[in-house]
Order: sequence, then C-alpha cells, then structure tokens
Amino acid sequence: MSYNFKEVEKKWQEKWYREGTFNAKEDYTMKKWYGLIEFPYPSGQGLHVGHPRSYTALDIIARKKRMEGYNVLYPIGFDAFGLPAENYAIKNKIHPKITTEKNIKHFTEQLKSLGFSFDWSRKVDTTDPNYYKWTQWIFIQLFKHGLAYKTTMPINYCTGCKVGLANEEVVNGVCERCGSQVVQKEKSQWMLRITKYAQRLIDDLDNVDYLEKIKLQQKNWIGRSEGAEVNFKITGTDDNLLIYTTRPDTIFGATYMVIAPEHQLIEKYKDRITNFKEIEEYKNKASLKSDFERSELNKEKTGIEIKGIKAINPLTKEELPIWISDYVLITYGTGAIMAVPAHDTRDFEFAKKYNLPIKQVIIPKDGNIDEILEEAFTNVEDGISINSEFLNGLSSKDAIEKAKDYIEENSLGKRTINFKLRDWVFSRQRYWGEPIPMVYCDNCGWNPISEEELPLKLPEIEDYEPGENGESPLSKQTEWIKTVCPVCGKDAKRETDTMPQWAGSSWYFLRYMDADNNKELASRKKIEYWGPVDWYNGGMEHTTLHLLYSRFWYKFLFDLGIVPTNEPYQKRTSHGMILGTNGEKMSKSKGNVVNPDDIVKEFGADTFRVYEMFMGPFDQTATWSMESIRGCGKFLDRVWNLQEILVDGNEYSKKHEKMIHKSIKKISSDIEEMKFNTAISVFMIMTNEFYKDKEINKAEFKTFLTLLNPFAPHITEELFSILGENKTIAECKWPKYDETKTIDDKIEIPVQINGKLKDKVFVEKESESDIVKDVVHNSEIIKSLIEGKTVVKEIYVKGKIYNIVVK
RNA sequence: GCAGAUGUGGCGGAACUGGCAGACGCACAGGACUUAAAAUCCUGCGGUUGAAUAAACCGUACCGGUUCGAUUCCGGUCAUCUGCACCA
Repeated sequence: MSYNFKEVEKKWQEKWYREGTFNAKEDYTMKKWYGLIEFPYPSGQGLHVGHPRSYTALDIIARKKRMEGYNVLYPIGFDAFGLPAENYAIKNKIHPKITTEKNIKHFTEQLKSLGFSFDWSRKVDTTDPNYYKWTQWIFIQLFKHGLAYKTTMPINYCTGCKVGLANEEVVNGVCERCGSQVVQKEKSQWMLRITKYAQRLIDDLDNVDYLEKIKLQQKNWIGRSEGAEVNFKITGTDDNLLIYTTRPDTIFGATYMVIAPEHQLIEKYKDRITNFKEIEEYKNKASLKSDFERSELNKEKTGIEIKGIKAINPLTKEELPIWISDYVLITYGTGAIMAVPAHDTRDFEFAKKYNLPIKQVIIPKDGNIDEILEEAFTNVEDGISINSEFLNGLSSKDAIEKAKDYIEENSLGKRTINFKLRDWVFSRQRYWGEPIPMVYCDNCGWNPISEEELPLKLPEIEDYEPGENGESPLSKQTEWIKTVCPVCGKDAKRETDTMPQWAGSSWYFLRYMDADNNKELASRKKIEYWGPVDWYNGGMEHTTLHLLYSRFWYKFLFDLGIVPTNEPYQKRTSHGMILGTNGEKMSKSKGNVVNPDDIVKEFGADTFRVYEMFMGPFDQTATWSMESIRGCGKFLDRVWNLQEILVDGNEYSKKHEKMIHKSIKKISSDIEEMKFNTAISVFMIMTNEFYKDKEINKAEFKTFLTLLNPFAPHITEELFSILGENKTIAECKWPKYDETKTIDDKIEIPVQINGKLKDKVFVEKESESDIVKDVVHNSEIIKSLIEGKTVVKEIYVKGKIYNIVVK
C-alpha cells in the first residue's frame, strides 16, 4: 500500500484553511499562547527553504500547545515594503503594488502547501494603508514626544540604491542589500532617538528569556561604558578641552591629547594655530573617507600636531601637545581623548610612530617597570598604580574609582556613561515605503499632519527613478507635495522621504492581536490578553536591527500607556541557516538554490517538514542533502505501512507500554527545548520497535499519531481518520505519560575494572550497594579478572555504574 | 585585534547533572524477493591485531591536569564559524 501524499495533503489543507481550524479563538477566559515567526518579505523568488525551518519549528510547538488546551495565536503576514519591488518597478515599469500583490499570492500558496497552522484570518500586510496608517500614527507620537527629529548629518549613502542607510545596514563598507559602495554624504534626515532608550534596552534584558548569545550581542551593540569626562585647560585661555576616558586612573600617564578631525576646537582657534593650513588639509582628506575606509586604514594611524595651542593636565599641570587624528571619532564620547600610550594599545601605536613620550603609571601586580615597553599594559584586573601621587599602590579597579572621586571633588569633570548605539536614521529617499506624515512650513517648521488625515497614502506614480541628487522619487510629485500647514494654514510642503523597511516590522506583532481594528492600532483588551509574545523565533541577523528597533518602539508605546508591559517578547530563540548541498550559502549566482516547491512536489510537505527538523540541531547551520531527505520519506512510508500490522486494543500492550510512556516524556520535553532532531529519532525507534514485534495496537497507534501530528500533520490526520475516529487529531489532547511507567524495575549496571567496561549485571532498580556487590562478585568474568589481584576500592553509583579498582 | 560559539566514524549527528562513546538517519557492503532493475525486507558497518560472532589495544582537534572514572570539569595550544571592529 503506497502513500499518496499529493492527494492526502491537498485534502487536509483544503479542510483546514476552509474551516479556519487553527484560527485563534475569541475566548478570553482560556489560557493563551502567542507564537511568532518573522514575517517574510514577499520577494519575487518565492519562499526560501530557510523560511520553513523557523515556521515548522514554531508550528510544531503551536500545534502541541493547542492540544494542551491553550488558545493559540500563530499568525502570519508580509513585510512588503522594500527595495527589490521598487528596483523591479524602475526596470520594468510595473507598479510595486502589483508585483507585491502577485508575490504575496505566490507566498500564500507556498506557505499553505506546507500545512502551517497559521491563522490566515489575521494576515497583515505592511503596505496596506489600513496597516501603515498606524505605522504613521506611531511616528507622529514619536515626533510629539521629541523622539523624532530632523537633522543634517553625514549619512551612509548607498551609491547603488541611492538612499541613506542606517549603520546597521552597512556591512563591510558596502550596502547590505545591493552590495554597492557606501559613501558619506551630508543630508537632512529624520532621526529616531533610540539612544534615549539605550539603558532600558540593556536593563530589561534581565527580565526576558532570550538566548544568551542574543542578549550578549544586543549589549555589545548598545555598547555601554562607564567613565569620566575631564576638562583639560587650553593654554593661554579660560577654555577647556573636554575629553572622555574609561581609565581616569591613567591620567598621570597622559603625554599628549588627540582630537577628531571634525572637532570644533580647530575652527575656534584658527588664529592661534600656526600650522592651520596643514591641519585643514588633513581634515579635508579625512572627511572624504567613509567610515569604512577610515577603519580599513586602521593599520597605519595618521595624525598631525596642532601647533600653537597646548592643553594642561589638570592633575600634573604638565603642558601636553594636541594632535589631530582620525583614530578619534567625533561621534563617540566628546570627540577628544587624553592619550596614555603606556596603557592604551591605540595610543601606544600612535606614540611609537610619532615618537611621543610613553610614561608608565601602572604595573602588573607581581611585575616591575619595563625599561622599554613592548606593548601597552591594559589589564584592569592585574594593575597597580605607580607614579600617580594619591593613586599609588591602589589596584586599577580602586584607582579608577578614586580618580573619579577626585575629579568630581575638584570640579575637574564628572562621571559619565557612554553608548556606542547611535540614533536611528529613519529617512529613505525611496518610493516604496510609508510616507512620513510631516509637513514643512516656512513659519512653523516641521509639523505632523492631523491624525484624522491618516493614512497619508502613497500617491500613484509612474516614475520611480530617484530624484535629483538622490532625492526621493516623491520629490517630483509637485501636486502631492503641495499642502497647507497644519498649524497656520499657509502654503506648505510635504516630506518626500519615506520610512525604512524596519518601520512596519517594528510593531506588526501587535496588529495580529486585533488585525481589523480601524480605531486603534489594537484594542487594549486584546493587547492585554495576547501580549506579550510568548515565543518569538527568528534569525540571528535581526538581533541588532529589527529586534532592537521593535523593542524600542514597544517601550515607547509602553510609556504612552498603550501596551501594558515593557518588553514585547517573552522568549526569543533563533534558527541556524540552511546551506546549499555544496556547503555554501544558497544564492542564484552559485546555482545551489533549493526550491521548496520542487521538494514538496517530489517528497510532500510532511517529508519536507520532518527533514528540516531532523537535519541537525535547530540553532546550528545545516547543509541541505537530497539523500537525507529521502530517508525521512522512507520513515513516513514506514509509518503509513504500520496499518498492515495493526491489531485491536484499547490499552497499550504490556510489551510496548514502557516504551510509549518513555517516548511521550522524551518527545514532549524535546519539543519544548527545540531538540526536534532527537524527538524524530524517538519516533524512528518506536517505529522500528513496532515492526520488530510485528504488531501495533489501536491505542498505541493513536498515541503515536498524535505525537507525530505536529511534525507531519497530513499523514497523521489521514491515518487517524482511517482508524475510524470521528474527530481529528487537532481536536485531541496531547498524550500524557505516567512517570512510574517510565522507570524500569530491572536495570542493567555496567561493571568496570579500573574504569574499563568488563561486564554488565542486572539488578532491581532500588538495590543497595551490598546486594549489587554480591551480584557483581558472582559474575564469572569479574571473578576471573580480579583473581590474584588486590581490590583497592569499589565504587557503586546507584543505578549508574559499578567500578572496581584493582592493583 | 576583541567577544562568543564549535571541533565526536565515510557523512548529518546522539550521549541527562562526571558514569556503557558513536542513539537515530544517510552512504556503503553482503543476503532475501525478482527473469532483471527499482522499491521493500534482513544482516553488517570507528580503527589496529586476529580465522573469529574469542580476545586485546587504540580512539571524541592537540598537549597536560583533577578524578575510581573525562566527549563532559580545569590550564594551555591549534583550527573553523559568527558578531564587533580605532567606541578612548
């Protein structure tokens, strides 16, 4: 009897999606579970085999939760604004709306063909005006609370996409999306003040269940550091040069100062600087470099001494030269540092190159001053201050605190905290995004449009080419731009930039809770019931982008009183990538792309699902293998053919009872821990066992099918109905196990001599060591092996092992 | 350079909290069925020595340590992957 997956899968999918079997219930008395996967960008290439890895995993958990009696919300939607649709429009003159619609349709078919238990009734599409109305509304609130502002600043500008990019979108100096070169460009941009939330974004990580590596990556990205700002007097003036340092204990070792090329000091003391021309040249050269070029050139540091002004070390009163160098960044701290070459690697390198003095003020705990320092000594854990007056003899940790105290007591500066996190560049000079609902008036400046006017719809246009000088294509829509000032009513102009793709995805999980609401982004009642997301799975690549941005927006909404908790996601896990059969990342150019449609056609959705879960540990990278997927198909065929050895029975048979209870326990916990590969191996072991005994009874088969259902929903439902059940597995309860029935009463104890396995004995599970000892010493093998030798020691670890040490 | 992770048969991988290394699957080999092939079923499958289903030794990247006992813990080395990259 062979299994016709094509017919069976189609049959069940039609039933599920017609009846809305998996739609969340409007019963707010039930315990809820909200599982979330990252909604896909509906690209023209269709679904990638990587998508189903994440979707199947949470589908398994969602299906199990339903059977455990939870009201489950497992929604789906599309993150449909974005560059590929727009680039396609430029090339082919087809409106992005049309391609997006087409792609969403294709994605929907593909997702349904895999049998995911999504609630399709709540489908979200970020390009739908009913959706982006609220994206725009949130932006207006951000503006009203001073968290959105416009500023002219050097931005990362992609020469290919012709848009400004956030730091996060620049990878190795090229555009994350198109791979073109990124240069620095001055542009007026909308910014979101995410930095204001930096501390909370770190602190609240303590209250959520994210994988440790995710928390760590976010913390590193936000990059908090504690230090002090210290004023260094500029000679012959009352003015100060303010620097930032995390090592105020090294202040006695400062031998020169460095400021960033963009530092305002240069302009200010133009007249006193004797080599101003030279400095200016250096400055110009530096400004031409992109951030990437600057850091690429980091092997050789460059710099010039600013002649004519000096700084005074507030503690030693020494006069220190001031240098200009692009190894100091204007965007971090105060854009100026005191250089302590003896105790900072970068300063050391710079001092060596320009022959600047190196003064040691810290030595290792059990060390001495080195005559010639080979490298900077930077270890805070192991340092003792020397040559530092009141700091002498203190450990570096204590010295740092004491120095900070001294600085504050003597009004030389203050304790400060710095973050690496930058504000979020929120403007894109693109068409296919949410219009930024702002209006500029010569009298009143920037103001949001009235909330009643939302959504501010994207105008229908035909020319998607960027405007002059990389302006948004909307800048050519003169009619649309023309409006009146929402404050004074005079003529005014609309903002022509649009929002980045990260906007729509920053709050979509809230919309799922109440997808059709046209009065609020979602009702408070529903947010309180469904929120926060219980389990969110997605890629590691979104850790510092989407995940951080959406946490920021959610915290803002919390501050507004719209959401009741301060974190959106209770739990976050991530899946590993799937590589092509050659072990490389799948890409069209390499020709190693596996198309999910082909797999479904050849093997069926269930085999596809089982294979993706079986291929390796869920969070690790896995390589696609056509041989291995065949093995999973074989397993499901064996499951199908279990019908042939089916016998009657309303209870588990004696010989299978233990195995079944153990398996329920193992599979249940494996699913919760996302150890899907070992869960599937348990199913295989069970199947092998049934075949070995040439028998499976009805009760056993029902349990087996129920357990397997979340992994392979179609074949199991079909077999279940063949059994003559009048309900579906989806309506059944998740099987329970009896702990006492998972324990063997007779256990096998390995016996070792000097740690090497020699024999095995059987004992009652609760046997005390003297009983076990008797059994062990009765073994012929053991007897012969210890004969004539001295037994030094015998160890029995209850239920585990027996070890005899002989000489 | 810094931070994190990983390293186990021909391959993907398993092993709870320090207790039988290699579960399960793939590939491969032999056999059954078949005119034949595919499919299916059965058997074997870390290495060396061995006629052996006898036995012994070696074996979880490498070197060393702790322990009755280490894939697991500790110290060091090497390799690979990921993230960050002049953040003072």
